[in-house]
Parts: sequence; C-alpha cells; structure tokens
Amino acid sequence: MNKSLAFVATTISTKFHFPPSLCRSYSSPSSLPSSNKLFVGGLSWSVDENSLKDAFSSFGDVTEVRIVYDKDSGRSRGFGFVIFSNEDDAKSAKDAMDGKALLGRPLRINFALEKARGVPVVVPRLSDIGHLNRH
DNA sequence: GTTGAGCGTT
Repeated sequence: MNKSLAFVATTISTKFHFPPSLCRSYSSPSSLPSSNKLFVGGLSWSVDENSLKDAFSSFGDVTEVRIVYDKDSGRSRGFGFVIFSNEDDAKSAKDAMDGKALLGRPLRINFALEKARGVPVVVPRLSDIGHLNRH
C-alpha cells in the first residue's frame, strides 16, 4: 500500500506543473523585490559618487548616487546607493555590474532595502502610561 | 597610509 501511495505521489508530481504564482520561492532568486534603487557594496575606500555614477550611467538615467560616509571620520564606509529613473535599467545595471571590479574591488550589488520613508512612526506617549496607574 | 560585511549623514 505504501507503494501505491508512492505511485500516486510520483504520478502527481510528474503530471502537474504548478503555476508561477504558487512557486514564489523561485520568483526572486538571491535577492529582493525589483526596484530602481541599487545597493552597491564592496566599494574601494577611494571611490566617490562621481566615479560611481560614471560606472553606472551607461545603463540608463542615474537619478541619484549616494555613497555612505562615516559621520565622524568622513571616510567612505565602502558602500552606497545608485538610483535609476527606470527600473529595468537598474536591473540590467545590477546584472551587468554585480561582481565586476571598480577601482580594483569587485562590486556587490543588490536591490536596496527600502528605508522606511513616509511610514508613520508611532512613539509611546507618557500621557498614556499615566493611565496604567489609574483605577 | 589601518578595515572588507553590509543597507544611508540631509
């Protein structure tokens, strides 16, 4: 009887092709949802926003380039962001530049995590805590 | 003169 169950399972798995909507683990391999904003890591310490833009502007319109510098030391933290006006340009730039070297260091590119902009931040209120002491 | 995975100073 186990054999017949195995037969059924095999039959099902070979006969059915599940629609992509049910196979979401394959929809974005090794990354995040597509966007026009790229996280660029692995930068050489000496790369500035200009040379980074030059490296990416051939793939489309670069809306913004931002390299993250340390607040106190002022030196590059070795990563930054490149924003394209077009989402497809960002994707092709990522595919083309990921792993490629810039100024001697291989780039690590990914779609950027969305830094919560426009999302209201709810903070606890002291006036509400006061109600806890009330009967 | 330094470091080497990661997700940002207005």
